Amino acid sequence: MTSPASGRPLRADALRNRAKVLAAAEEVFAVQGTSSSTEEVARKAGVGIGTVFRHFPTKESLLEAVLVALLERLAAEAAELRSSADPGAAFFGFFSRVVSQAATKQAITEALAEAGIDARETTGGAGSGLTAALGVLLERAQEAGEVRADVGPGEIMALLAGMSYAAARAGAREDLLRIAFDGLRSRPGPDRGAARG
Amino acid sequence: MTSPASGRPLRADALRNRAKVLAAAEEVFAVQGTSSSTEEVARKAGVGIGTVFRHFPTKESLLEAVLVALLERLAAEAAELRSSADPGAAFFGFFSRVVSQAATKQAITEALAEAGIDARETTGGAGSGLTAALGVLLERAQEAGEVRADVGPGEIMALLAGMSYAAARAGAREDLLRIAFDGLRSRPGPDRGAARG
Amino acid sequence: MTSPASGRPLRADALRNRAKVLAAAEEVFAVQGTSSSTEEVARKAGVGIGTVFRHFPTKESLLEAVLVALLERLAAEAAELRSSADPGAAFFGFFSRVVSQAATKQAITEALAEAGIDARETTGGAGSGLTAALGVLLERAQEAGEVRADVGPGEIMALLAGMSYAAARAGAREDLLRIAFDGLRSRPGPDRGAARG
Amino acid sequence: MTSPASGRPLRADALRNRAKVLAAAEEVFAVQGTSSSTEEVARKAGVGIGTVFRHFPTKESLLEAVLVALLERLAAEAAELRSSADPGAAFFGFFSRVVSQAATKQAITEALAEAGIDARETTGGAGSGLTAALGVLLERAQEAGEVRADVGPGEIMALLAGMSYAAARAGAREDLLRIAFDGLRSRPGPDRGAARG
DNA sequence: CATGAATGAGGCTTCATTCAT
DNA sequence: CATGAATGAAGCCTCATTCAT
Repeated sequence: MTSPASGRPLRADALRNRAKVLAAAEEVFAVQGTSSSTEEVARKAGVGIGTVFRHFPTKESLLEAVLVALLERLAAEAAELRSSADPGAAFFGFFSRVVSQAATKQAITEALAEAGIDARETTGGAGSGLTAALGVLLERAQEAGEVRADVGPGEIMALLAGMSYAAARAGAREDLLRIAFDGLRSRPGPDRGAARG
Repeated sequence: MTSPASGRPLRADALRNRAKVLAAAEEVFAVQGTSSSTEEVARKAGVGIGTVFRHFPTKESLLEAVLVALLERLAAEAAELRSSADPGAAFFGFFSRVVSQAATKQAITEALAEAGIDARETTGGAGSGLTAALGVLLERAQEAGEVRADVGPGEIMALLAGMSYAAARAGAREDLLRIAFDGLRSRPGPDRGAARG
Repeated sequence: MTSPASGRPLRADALRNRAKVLAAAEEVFAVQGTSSSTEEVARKAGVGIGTVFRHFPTKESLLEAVLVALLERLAAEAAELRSSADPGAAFFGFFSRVVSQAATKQAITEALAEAGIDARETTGGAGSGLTAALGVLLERAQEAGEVRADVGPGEIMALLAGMSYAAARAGAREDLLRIAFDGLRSRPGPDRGAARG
Repeated sequence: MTSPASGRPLRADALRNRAKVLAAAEEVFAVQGTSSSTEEVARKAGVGIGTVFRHFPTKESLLEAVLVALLERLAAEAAELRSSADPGAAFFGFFSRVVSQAATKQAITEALAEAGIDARETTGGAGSGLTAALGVLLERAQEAGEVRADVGPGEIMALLAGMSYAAARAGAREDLLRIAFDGLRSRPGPDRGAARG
């Protein structure tokens, strides 16, 4: 998933450059926002601007690659917790960790939002990877009675994105998570018409 | 508060144009994001580019004016509910309405985030206006036992921003609000270590 | 000479406004250079921008009016010295005074340069007025043997512009005048090929 | 000194383009004044506007480069005459040549004025280079008795700027130089109070 | 007449993208 | 493949000038 779109395999040094660019882009976009220039990325990566465009023919494609990489990493983290002994801790712990990462890397929020919205062609694979892995954690937590039964992975993704956004803007706040987690645990009584517009 | 920075009052036509520009900016920024061009705004408003800059000498000032206007409107909405007979409905209803507006106007999310982060000089007045009005709704709902006692206006603002973001990206989702609202209502038992990183 | 181009006489208040604008322009252009905006002039004059353009339909025309006014003033000064008892002191004193004024008002330099170059339609009248008045001082100084006989008013105007420029840029410098004045007094011997290129 | 600010040497073609831009700027600024647009320069140079800004990131930096180049060229000319057999001819000849160049290139006048005013950081190096080289010519001419002893390089620079200005506006005039040169040669008698204001 | 709001051409600068070296 | 120079569209902003109030 970290290989280029074209079929041909890359030479070792090319692959190294690709990785350098991706890492630089991740950092630059995280720190200075996604409107940073590609030149900035190239500089940070220590390569020429041409190299950036050789590997990622478009700024958008570079941004997407960053998001995909982030999502893949998160998906991997989630997958590791799949068989944790404490499903509740696994689920909530993962959720917390993502949000606290998002506090410093705003790209994460975007990645989550993208992934949450659509299982489109673009981030599709990666996004659904995370959704699936998160789904497993969710399901196990639900079976253990730690999370209410009437929520699905899609809602969790959206909630994750929302909390990450709040954390990115207002700072990582445990208080927000407390509310969200209580909401996720609560066994709702009869519908009290919460969301009337 | 929607009048220009300079002391003198504007001529009727100038005021009309200012309003047109502001409305256009609100729409453009809502639909296409805050990085839309000022030319776009001028076109939408049906005025020359010079007129935009006469009223808002900087793109940033225009953006700020939009955010301030949004926040003021929300604050006014909240203020109207101040003495509602049903404090719980007032609070949750307001929350819902904001989020559903944010679903189409992403500028709202930004406004909330700005307002939530800082009560700085810039959006300061308006932001704190909303925070204050919302604080009243919150307090009354808490007194009525509809909202847990251990949250303050700051958390609500952050939560509002987060939910709005999610709604703006993933669509207005009642399911998310349900979770959040249950979290807000729940009387937390012993700390179950929810937010461990 | 300070009346508008059009034939009709102005109302008293209009005339007053014209004078205010002219004075403001003189000061603004002197201090901040001729690329200052007309708005700046209007502000300084305490009138609306429309008033500036009513009296001077073009920025260029305003600038020209400023230059003309300066030249007229200088011409008047020169004229007053016409019958001075000491022709040498009159001539050199006038020269010095102009240059020292130019040190703070760069518009003077421009005015002199314009006047020196051409007796065109534009500054023509005023420029030739100064040239003529200065010519009288020069002639009398030459008759008194204080200035060499082989220079004419045109040269003096050009020299004045050059010295004014130097003074405006490098500060009023008596040393430069000393050189120039010695050059003007000297009775040249046989041509020593001074200006070989 | 005509190389770019950054340390690295430029590729051959880049250097060629830089030179083209500089030459174009010199001509454009000479003919139409330093307020000509950078687009004009780009057009004249036959390159894209982006290329101009790649080499000179600011209009001001471009202007400065032009002035520095001019001053360097003049300094080099002066340096060549350092050991001329006829110090008087060397000094006055150089002076004449500069002024006659200024007649067509008004940028020279500005360069001289800048250099004369300040030996600041900006044009500093180049400006002082010319001042120094000119100082040598002056000293030798003074030792040969061709120039009065009571003037220094600073005065010469200012005089040069003033004469250049006059030449640029009123045309190259040998008559002005004659006066200035006679002033520079004259052995002043008792102070006749030349520069009284 | 005076005012100042409206206009839009034009200036400077940035940056994604292309292409010669 | 890597490099970085070249490109030009597009963005922000200024300002001389016009015109409705």
